[in-house]
Amino acid sequence: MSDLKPPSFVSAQMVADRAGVSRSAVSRTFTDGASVSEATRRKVLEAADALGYHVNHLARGLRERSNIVCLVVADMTTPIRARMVDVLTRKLQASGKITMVINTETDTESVSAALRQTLNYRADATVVLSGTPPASLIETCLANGQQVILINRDERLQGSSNLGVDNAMAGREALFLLRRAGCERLGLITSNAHTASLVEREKVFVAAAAAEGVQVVVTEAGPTSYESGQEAARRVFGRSEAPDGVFCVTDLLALGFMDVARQDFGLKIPDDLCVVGFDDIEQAGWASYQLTTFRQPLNPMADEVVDLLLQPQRAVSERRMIEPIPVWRRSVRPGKH
Amino acid sequence: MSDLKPPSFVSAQMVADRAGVSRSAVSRTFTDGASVSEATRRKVLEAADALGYHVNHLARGLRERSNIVCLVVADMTTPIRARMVDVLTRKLQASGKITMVINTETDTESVSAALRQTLNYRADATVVLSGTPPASLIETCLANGQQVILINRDERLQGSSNLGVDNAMAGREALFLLRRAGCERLGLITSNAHTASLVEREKVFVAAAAAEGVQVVVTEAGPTSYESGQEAARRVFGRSEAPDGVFCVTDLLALGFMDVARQDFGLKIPDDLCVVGFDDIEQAGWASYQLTTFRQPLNPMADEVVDLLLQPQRAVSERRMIEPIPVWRRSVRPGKH
DNA sequence: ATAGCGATTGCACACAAGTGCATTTTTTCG
DNA sequence: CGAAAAAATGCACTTGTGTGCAATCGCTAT
Repeated sequence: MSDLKPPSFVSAQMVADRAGVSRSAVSRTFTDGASVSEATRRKVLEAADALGYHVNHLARGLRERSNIVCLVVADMTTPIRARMVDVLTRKLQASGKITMVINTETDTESVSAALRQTLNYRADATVVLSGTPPASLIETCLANGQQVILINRDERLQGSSNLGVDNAMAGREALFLLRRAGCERLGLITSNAHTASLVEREKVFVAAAAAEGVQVVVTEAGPTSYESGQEAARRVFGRSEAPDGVFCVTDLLALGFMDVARQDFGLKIPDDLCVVGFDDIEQAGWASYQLTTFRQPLNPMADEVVDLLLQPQRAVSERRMIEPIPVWRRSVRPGKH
Repeated sequence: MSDLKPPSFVSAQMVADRAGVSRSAVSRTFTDGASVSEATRRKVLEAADALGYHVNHLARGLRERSNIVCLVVADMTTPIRARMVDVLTRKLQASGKITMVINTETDTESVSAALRQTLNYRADATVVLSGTPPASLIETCLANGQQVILINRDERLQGSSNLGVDNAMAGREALFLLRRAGCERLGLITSNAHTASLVEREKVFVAAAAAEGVQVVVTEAGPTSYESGQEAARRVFGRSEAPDGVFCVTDLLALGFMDVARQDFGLKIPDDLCVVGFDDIEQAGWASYQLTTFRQPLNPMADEVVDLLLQPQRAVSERRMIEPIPVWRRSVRPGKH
């Protein structure tokens, strides 16, 4: 009773001993397509079950691929990021991968550290959702046979697989929707994050407006969040000439903007003010908001990621672009026909 | 130029060869407190840098602890879960652990599969946020030296460390708030998930009301979500005797409930109807809702988890209870003094 | 100069798996 | 029944680490 050895994982050797076979037999039992007789197989499985044996995937990963995929992500509480992580972990799991999440800041140093962790754990691939890693580190990953997949990141990094939504299309379409609704004084709300995606949406929107001879008042608030949207609205409607149509580069910004516009400035949406967002987070569809926005097609994006993982040779660096899906709700007046 | 060998990870041996030292020297260079002269150390670091060497944590995990912690979670898109995952990954990382996320359904079979994966990857510990694993499997984990930490789960499982918020307190306090606001006809909205936490909040609320001689109409909607809250509101206000004070066992339910109550039934909150939620998700604080609710103290909970990991002997099964923090907002009338 | 001593270093093993190859065992077929 | 083919098995090596142990190196003190 007194010999309490510290509990530890049971190895294939122990199973072999108990079943009265060689360790190879145990290994073969748990390897698809290996040659084991039904008799020994049964003995092994029985012993394994009795001892609570589980194949050590770390040891397996020593020889071949580890089946580990790292997800580098910041701002995980953001609804859109949470959904991305959810969808990706789901799909990766379904294709036999396991996900390691590295929760990082967006600054380069944090992302670099994250990427190095990724190498430490011999991940088959790293999927970067936030921040932009330095090119040299990406090269190191590639040199080590690790795939790097960047989602909605700056596309100038060579060697990595790039994947993102068509921000330009959203910018153009946002303008079209607001103009069709009869908006004359346009505004654009963005954050101080200056992500490539955000910047592109902004640029294209402003350019498209300029092409129609319409000016856009650009307001830059704090980080990408509900509160920043509120702050932006207070600034925008505190000025003399208030807009009657606004494109917020993110749903979260849009929702904060809407709340302040309605509650603090008494505006009716869409009668006095039309709002367009981007992402189609769950809350955009809530009854209080009914925000017209662009859905990031997360499932197709995740499918694409899995596809890239399974066929690494496809990963030759040109950027795969996915069309966002316009979602018409009530925050924009319908066009008159 | 033509010998393009497939890229693969660089090992300590390669570094040793390049630096002209033994592999042990390389290993010691990257091990704290090991004995290496400054000269070889420099040579090794230089070679490692040139080759892009990174210690293989999987191989390291073969001998000692893996530093891997598995997070078993369902419904990751739910704001409260997203925050939990965020906080946990952050804190675990800060204490030198890496997080594997297993995204599962809540049914026992899925959770079991997840737990087995956990064993396959030799995780030091498994943290279960959703679903309830069978006791036998928990025993297997423990027998293999793996800690099991259940958060907000049913507390009857022995051997595991249990950790959760004080649901009873929330139930009592919710009743107190609604009664103080002068509510006479009480309602409780719950989902069909029947989690131990949800059930306890419900039971205590109903019991506390009974103790005051007040009846509670309990409405059970679909899964725990905004839509279920909407559905519940339609049912509740379609009936003859509508409540003037409602406790929703979850913020998401509460927000859906509020939207329908206001927009479809023209009720004013808190004048015609008081609402109390639970979780304090970000949206509960948004201007459109201003929901009075109970905050789950996620940071202290995560600290507790990390604490349990670092001092495994403390993990002796009694349930650690954390007080939720009441957050007073405008969805409940203040009491009259 | 040489013994003594502490700091380095390398060998060899352990960790837990998968697998090529040679060796048995079983099955099949003449 | 016996030979050939097929299937099953075990040995030994591989993967990349960390580390105990013994050997070596460099330095100091006698």
